[in-house]
Amino acid sequence: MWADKISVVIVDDHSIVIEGIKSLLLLDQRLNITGHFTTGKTAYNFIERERPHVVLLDINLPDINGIDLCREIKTVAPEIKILALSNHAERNIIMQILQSGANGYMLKNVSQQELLKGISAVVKGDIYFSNEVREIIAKPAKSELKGVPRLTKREKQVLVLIAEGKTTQEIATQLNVSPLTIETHRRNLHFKFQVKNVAELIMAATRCQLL
Amino acid sequence: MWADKISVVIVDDHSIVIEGIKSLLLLDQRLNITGHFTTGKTAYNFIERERPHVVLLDINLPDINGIDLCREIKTVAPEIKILALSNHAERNIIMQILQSGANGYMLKNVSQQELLKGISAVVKGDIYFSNEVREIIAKPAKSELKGVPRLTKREKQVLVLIAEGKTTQEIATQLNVSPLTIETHRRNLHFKFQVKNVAELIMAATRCQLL
DNA sequence: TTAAAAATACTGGAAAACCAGTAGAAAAAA
DNA sequence: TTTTTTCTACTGGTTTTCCAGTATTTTTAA
Repeated sequence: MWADKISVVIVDDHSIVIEGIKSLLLLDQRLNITGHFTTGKTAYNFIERERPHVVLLDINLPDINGIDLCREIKTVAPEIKILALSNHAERNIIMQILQSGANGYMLKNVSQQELLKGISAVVKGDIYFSNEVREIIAKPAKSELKGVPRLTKREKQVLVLIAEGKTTQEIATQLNVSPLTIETHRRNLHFKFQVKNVAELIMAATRCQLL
Repeated sequence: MWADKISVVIVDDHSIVIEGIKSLLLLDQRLNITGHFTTGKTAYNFIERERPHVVLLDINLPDINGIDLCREIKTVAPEIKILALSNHAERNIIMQILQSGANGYMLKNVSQQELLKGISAVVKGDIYFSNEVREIIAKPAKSELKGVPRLTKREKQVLVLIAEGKTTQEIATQLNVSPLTIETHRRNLHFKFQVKNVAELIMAATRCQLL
């Protein structure tokens, strides 16, 4: 009788949310909540050992990033279904966690029906999105269409130093390289973001949440 | 026996959160949850009629702003204790809702103990903050200390054009003034934001939500 | 190990931003 | 209406960024 129940683990840094999900899921006899955690590390240890069917995973965790945790779980146990449950309504966040192997995404304002529907769906092997999320995925914003350029480690460093108001000279000194090198990085940043000066660069980088 | 129970109303747009709070509060026999709502309007109608002792109020509501709802409740029934329960960890939001008459503020990651402690405190007439909130209030961020500079209409115009990547020349043309005038505006913007180049300017203006 | 990507550095020149101080005209507030 | 603020504009510089192209070394991935 217990054997065919769906085991569910809840990971969320808010105990209120954990309690809420628990009480919503308790009403479905087929589900069995085998654990709940407020930190990524404790959750990972448990999940790796116990291999639940489904993990309800929040993206904001105090210790590690939910997106990274998702990837790590999928690496050791790809059969575990991960249903991301988050407040983030931004397209790129949704895409990121799907890229990391999540089987579904819902915002925290889901109804009980939708939550249960989502769990059933991912258990069956489907990818599930709540209605709101479906809309977000459907209509990509102008700014997001451009895509986020892939920056190298060095370029990211230079970018944040530029954003801090440092001059090419200062950045060069701080990173122990020639100012000419920093100029090259600057030019590459401008090229990658398709902008023509610092103002636009900072705006573009902010839009892409790189700052 | 029922008469001396503390009546509590929960207002939050996430049913998960409502369930979570409910299950946490159920454990305290002195509390009686008389209603829970996901919209400001329905909550207000009920609260005005039923006059609960305590309202647990979220700031993000679909229809009206939690801060405004707080003020409205306090206008018709100042004796009702309002405990704000929110995800916002920004100092100015906390201050705003306190200004609107709230009796306490806690982040949604509170523990059960703290939640109950908060309710008891506001019922007794105290103002209550969860630990994290106390810290936020205690140490105002650098950026907030500086405050948002008061910009003139023209300066705001110039600022957004700078952010769009326009050069001094282009801005001058667009606004039909001399480039020298725009330079002056630029200098004044730098002075008002206490920055020394465009990168910092855009960052500062973004922080102040002027862009 | 080999190919590709990234980080490094250079020349030389043009454009734009930044600094400091002044000051008249227009608009808004007292 | 008078005062204050804002917008305008100038002189004469200095610093910094921006552009275009090339090239070696180091690191990373196939």
